[in-house]
Amino acid sequence: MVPIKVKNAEIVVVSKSSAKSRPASARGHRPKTRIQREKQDIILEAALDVFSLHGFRGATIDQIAEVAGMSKPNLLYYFPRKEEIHRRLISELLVTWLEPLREMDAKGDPFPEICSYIRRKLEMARDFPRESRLFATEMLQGAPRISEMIEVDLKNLVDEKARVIEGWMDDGKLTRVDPYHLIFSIWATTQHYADFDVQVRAVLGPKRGGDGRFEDAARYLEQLFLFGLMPGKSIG
Amino acid sequence: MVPIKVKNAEIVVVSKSSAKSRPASARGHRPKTRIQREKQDIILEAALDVFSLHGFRGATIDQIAEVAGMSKPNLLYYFPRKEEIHRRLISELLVTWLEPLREMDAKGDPFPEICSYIRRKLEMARDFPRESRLFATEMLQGAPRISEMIEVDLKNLVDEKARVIEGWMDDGKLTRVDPYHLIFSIWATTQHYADFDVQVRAVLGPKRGGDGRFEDAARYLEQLFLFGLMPGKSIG
DNA sequence: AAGATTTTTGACCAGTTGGAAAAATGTTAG
DNA sequence: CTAACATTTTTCCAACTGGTCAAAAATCTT
Repeated sequence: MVPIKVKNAEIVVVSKSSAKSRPASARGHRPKTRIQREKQDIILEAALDVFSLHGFRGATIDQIAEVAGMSKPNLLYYFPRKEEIHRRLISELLVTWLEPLREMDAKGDPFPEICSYIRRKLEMARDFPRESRLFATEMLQGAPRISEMIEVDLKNLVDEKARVIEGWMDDGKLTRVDPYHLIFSIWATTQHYADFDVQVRAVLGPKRGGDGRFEDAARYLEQLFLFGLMPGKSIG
Repeated sequence: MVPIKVKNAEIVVVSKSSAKSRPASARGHRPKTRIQREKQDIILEAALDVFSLHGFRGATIDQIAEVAGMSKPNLLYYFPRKEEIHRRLISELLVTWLEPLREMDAKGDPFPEICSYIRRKLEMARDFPRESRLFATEMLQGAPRISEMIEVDLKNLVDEKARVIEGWMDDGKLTRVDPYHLIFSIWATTQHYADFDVQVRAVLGPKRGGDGRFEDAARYLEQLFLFGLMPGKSIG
């Protein structure tokens, strides 16, 4: 334990080593090694569990670390701060979450396109409920961490697809309705089965609340939107 | 500081005074005086702000107290614990929240009944968005504090109204669809405008995202459900 | 095997959290 | 006025929070 020299040496070493030893992600780059990517995936998985259940504020690093099976400092070695984990989760989510809408094709016919959009969204609600809930909690809290993304990326995509829908209506293939609210209603009805899952299961009861509920929902929603949007109806 | 006797005396006094000085609500009864009811209402108002924004875990007593304009211990004088505030909010909420559904009348015709149900739900989404979000956060978190209520009260009400809807369908007044999923879709589409308000406004943009969005939504939803559920259609 | 690097851990910290105790301050009935 | 009660504030605490740090352990390189 030499007095000054050691101190200086330590400081130099520390600053050097801490900059080098922290994984690339912590410095804003993509992870390089296989193990780093694996660990980060484990953390993101655990974080998805916790964030989707408690929201950003209600989730704690300790909880995430426990679910991920590692110590808190170890977790913080891969993600320097809580917000970083959340940001990664959200931004990756938005891409895949909007994929079904992105696939809606102007060249197709409206009803097959809309029906398969509904189906895909319902499948996502069934297979990735945590992602849906994460998105929902973020929205409920006013989307403070993704306001830019929804005001730009999301809006542009919806604007584009609204024009596609309007094109179908111009061709007389679809009842003329507000395309934005049409998209909203598809989002709402499909995501409902992920976000309000507890309620849905409780109301349907043990017999009907099983795995079949998604098929029932798909049948109902397709019928609703099919009849509801079919052109050339008059109120009888 | 007498050893044992004082201890006993203290315990007696404490238990007596704390039981008497704490307002009735804290002991599970209704508040008696006007001032108590007023203060509790102020607290509940503030708590609604905070809980609906951050969920149960993310909300802090300090925040609620600050919004309510009083000190934390003072707040805790009226509600002995955080959970108590939340419980009160939720249970009061559920009653008013289900009122529109309760009003759906078997003796009426289906389309006026369903349309006015949609309108009422939309009005609630517009006028009481915090309540809607509080309900949503609770659901998203698995409804741990109201599981009993939704499994009994809510389920019974929905079962009853599902039978009403089935009655309409038996009379040929309504396309035959799953009544439960019909109710879900009305819940989802209407509450969407409260819970995902940020998203809705961002996507609609400044021009269309103003106050008119609820009227647009009402028009669209009425049309969707009207055409979607009108009997005697065939796929053309 | 030695050295360099990456990963993991335990101790720690300052600020926040839900909540308890008690003292101080009203308020009101006799 | 004053005793009994209702309300509010001050003080305090133990547990938890996000996050740091140095050292230990594991891994990789040569």
